[in-house]
Amino acid sequence: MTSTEPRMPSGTRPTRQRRAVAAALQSFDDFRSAQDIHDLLKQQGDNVGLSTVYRTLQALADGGEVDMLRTEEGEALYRRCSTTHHHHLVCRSCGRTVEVEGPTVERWSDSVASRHGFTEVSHTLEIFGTCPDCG
Amino acid sequence: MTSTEPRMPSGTRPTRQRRAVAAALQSFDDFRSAQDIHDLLKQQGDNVGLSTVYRTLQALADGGEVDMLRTEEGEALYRRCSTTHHHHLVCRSCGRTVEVEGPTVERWSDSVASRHGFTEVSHTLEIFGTCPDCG
DNA sequence: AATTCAAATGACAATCATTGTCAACCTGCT
DNA sequence: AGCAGGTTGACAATGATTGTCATTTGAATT
Repeated sequence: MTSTEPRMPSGTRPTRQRRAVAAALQSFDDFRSAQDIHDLLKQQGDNVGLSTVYRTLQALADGGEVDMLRTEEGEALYRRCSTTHHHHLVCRSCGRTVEVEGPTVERWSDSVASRHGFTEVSHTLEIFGTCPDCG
Repeated sequence: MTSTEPRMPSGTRPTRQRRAVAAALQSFDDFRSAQDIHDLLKQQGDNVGLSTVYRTLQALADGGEVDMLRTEEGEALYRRCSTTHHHHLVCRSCGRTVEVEGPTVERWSDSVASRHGFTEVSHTLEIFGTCPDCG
């Protein structure tokens, strides 16, 4: 299995650091902050500068290779993702995440936007709650 | 017409500063940051400490008296709101905002959450785009 | 293998929104 | 007027994120 790794946007160089970040993203299922990932790498002996971690995560997120969401406090969290558009049900307490799809929501959002003449539409939708284990 | 002003949570004191913030919120229709509102007050000669503006806005938001949303960059924006639960269609360029309701989305979100055993469910949903005037 | 050069890195400084601190200050009540 | 506790604001502190820039590295080319 070698095909599930996030790919960098074309035109970028595959460096040790980017490989490390990409690999780290494969090692957990919940959403983590850039700093969490930086710490994780350090523990493994993969020293990567914090700036580089931020840059790499942003590049991956921009390229749609990883999911990025913001907590209710505004902090950015990252997680590997499937390629289809989807949203998340996130446990406020332990970070456990369930990917959910909502075709209805997508359609609704697009129609609302176009009804008001808005273009280049994007939306954010995250559901927060307490998961069964933390309840 | 004097009944549309945001009210403070019960048990708080109506001070000059809180009145000023509440009044400022009535003077615009789009979403503004705490600092924007602080500047606005200063221009009017209503000097209110920045900390107080932050505290007041948070109190109002916690009490459901004003809407708070986060930009894609994670910054908190505030705006007076109607009392019913709703979401926003926000212009990325000028901040113009349209309140939209999505009963379907609410139901969908709740059902998805409970299907996975999550409790104390909340959700964030904002639609960003370019409005007709800015397009 | 050596050369070259732009992309990439990282240690560190700088931003910037937001929160904490705490003495001085009001508000409501007696 | 006087007391008690909520409230304020100037300022420091935090914490995530971004900028800087000299140094390093990748990969194409001699």
